[in-house]
This record gives sequence, C-alpha cells and structure tokens, in this order.
Amino acid sequence: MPTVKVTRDDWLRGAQRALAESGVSGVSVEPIAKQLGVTRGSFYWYFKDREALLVGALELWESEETIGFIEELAPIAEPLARLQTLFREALTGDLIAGLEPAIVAHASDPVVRVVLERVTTRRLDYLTDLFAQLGLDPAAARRQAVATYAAYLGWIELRRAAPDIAPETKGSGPLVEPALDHLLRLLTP
Amino acid sequence: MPTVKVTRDDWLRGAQRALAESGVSGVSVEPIAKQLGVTRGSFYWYFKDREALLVGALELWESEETIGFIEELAPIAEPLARLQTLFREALTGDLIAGLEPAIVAHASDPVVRVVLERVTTRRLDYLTDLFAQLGLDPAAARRQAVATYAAYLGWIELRRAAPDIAPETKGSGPLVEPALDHLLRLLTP
DNA sequence: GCATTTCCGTACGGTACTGTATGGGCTATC
DNA sequence: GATAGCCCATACAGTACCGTACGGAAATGC
Repeated sequence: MPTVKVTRDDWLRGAQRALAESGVSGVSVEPIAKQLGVTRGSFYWYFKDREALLVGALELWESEETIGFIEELAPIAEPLARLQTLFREALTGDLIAGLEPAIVAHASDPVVRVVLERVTTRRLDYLTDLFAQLGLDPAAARRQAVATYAAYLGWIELRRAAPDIAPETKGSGPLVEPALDHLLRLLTP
Repeated sequence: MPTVKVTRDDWLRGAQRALAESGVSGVSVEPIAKQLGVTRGSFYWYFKDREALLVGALELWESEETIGFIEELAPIAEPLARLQTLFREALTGDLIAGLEPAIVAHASDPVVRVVLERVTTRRLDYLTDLFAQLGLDPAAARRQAVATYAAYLGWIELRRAAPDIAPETKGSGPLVEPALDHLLRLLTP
C-alpha cells in the first residue's frame, strides 16, 4: 500500500472545492481532512490556521485565473478574434464549476474582498483596453467593458444556479452554440 | 419602556440580512437573536427549526420578488417601455443589497435550489414573452432572454462585489445613467 | 379578576469545529 | 543502521451553535 502523501496543493484544491460548494464558512479543516483521508494533523503542518488555507485557495485561483486568462490570448493578433475566443473560453470552460460565483457571493468577507477586487480590476482594464483597440472612445469602451463583464458574470452564475432551467448555458449541450453566438453579436460593436 | 415584541416577520428579515451577508450557513439562530435583542426562546416559538427559518426567508423573497416584479409592469402597454422600466427598476433598486447574489451562490443547497429554480423559470419565461412581443421569433426571443437575464444577474453581482471598481453599477452615482443607457442599447433589438 | 393564550428567558445535553501540544512512524542520507 | 527531518495521529481544552424542556411574565378574552 503506497499510502500516497497529501500535499499542500491537495489541501488548496480541497479548499476550493469546499468553497465552491458551501461558501467561505464551508472551508473548514475537519471535513476536508476527512475527504482527503487524513486527520487535521496534516493540515497544521502545512498551514498556520484556517484563514491561511482560505487565503491560499483564493490566491491560487487568482494566479491561475489571470495567467490562463490573459497570456493565452497574447498570440492572437486581431482584437476582435481575441475578444471572441476569450469569451468562448471563459463561458465554456470548467472553472471548478461554481468557484467564481461563490467567491463573488462572499465579497463582504475581508479576505475575499481584497483578492476579488484585484481580479475584477484587472479584467475590466483588460476588456476596456480591448474595446478601445476596436475603435471605441475611452468612455464608451469602459461602459462596453462593464456591460460585457456583467454578461460574463451572469452567464456563469446562471449556468451554475439553474443549468436545467437555462440549458443554453451548459458547456456541452447542443443549445450552447447558437446562444453564445447570439450573446457575442449583442456584445461586439 | 414598551419593550416592543419581536414578530415572525422580524425573524425573517433578520434571516434575509444574515443570508445576504454570510450565506446560508450564516442564517444561524443565536446571532440573529442577539441582533434582535431576544433569546432563542422567541425563535422556537415561531419556527420549528433552523431550516424552517431559511425556507421562510427564501419564500418571502420569492413572493415579494415576483409580485413587485411583474405586477408593477402590467399597466405599461408598450412592450419596449415595459422592458426598459423593468430593467431600470431591477438594476437600480435596493433589493436588500446582496440577497439575490447570495441565494444564487448557494444553489447547491437543496432548500435554495427549489425556490431559485421557480424564480429563474418565471423570470426567463416573462422575458422570453416580452421579446416575442417585440417581434422576435421564439428561438431568438429565448436566446435574447437568456442573454438579457445573464446581464442582469452579472450587473447586480458586480454592483455588490466591487462597487468601487465598477462605480457604473452604483444605484445612485453619476455614472450609472450613461452606463445603463449603454447596456439597454445593447440589449434591445 | 381569573383563566388562557402568547411570548420569551433559562438551563441542559449534544454536536461540530478550532487550535495546540506531543509523540511516533517513514524516508532519505551518510 | 543510527540520525535527522518530514508528515501525520492522538489527545486535550475551548468555542459556538443546535434542539428540547420547562417555567414565568404579560397581555388578552370572557
């Protein structure tokens, strides 16, 4: 029996799962330990306390989110194509189904707030810049970015909260393509 | 000292506040009792257990949401005007700042799910009907409704999660009017 | 003005989680 | 094959919440 070791990353992934399913207060050590098949002795070896786990999980999400978000699009030259693939990737990806809605919902938590504001700022700036490259003046580009980002947020919320009610948002269903086309036509100037 | 009594409705409002701030697991009896200035003895007079409080708070939200949502718009004859005032009301209203995002975020909770699916179904149906009245064929109306509702959801999420990052979503700020106009132009066919 | 209903305080046992202290098994290394 | 460092189990307070049982004050009906 190899008795595979539990790593620090395992704890962070477990915390993200718990965060996606049960929110901030669901990130508790004992249940995650049980799910990982160890006791809390392992946890307190890697982390100082429960808050350190939450911060680690959020910052892991932040880094992966921004790295996979922006750097993957760099090779695409055309701004319009960049916007379209950006949206397709963002709206059909897996994103640990529900992590982001859970984070947004707990914006009142001081730990969550600081990470979420960094991510939101970065994304809105990126979108604003993109729409400016498409010819919109700065104010219009900014408003377009806000509207577009709102549509993105709501889309993944809808997909998580009621996939059966709005099957158009399901990542793999047959309805998703025309619905995505429709949304993209609304959002591209 | 009149020592005002605590009503069942007070408990439901307190539960909604707690739900908006801390999610489902934040709806706990003892803290709400402290905030109301009574002990848990009052609670167990009105409610069977904690879950009954959660269900009551959700159903109160559902009824107020649908009543104030649809019936207020009935007197407006023009579909386009109905859509526009609907959106302005929904996006600038107070909505117990954050109740809805919190509910959406906890869609995995079985108690939340049933209420949320009812509300989502009703709203999407209403929007689909509205766009059909504006001349769109059934499939296009449905897609337009999904896109529009996603924009609504994301807008209020954004407004709650990062009002300082996206001041365009603040209900009273000077930036909200042009941003809303922009969004409405994108979403009206 | 008495009895009844309404509403709330108090006290109890139980559960689930937190953080700490401590010790011991495993693995690598030489 | 002894040693050092890594990883985890166990045991022990301490906290916060739940649900129940019971009792009493305060309003209300007649």
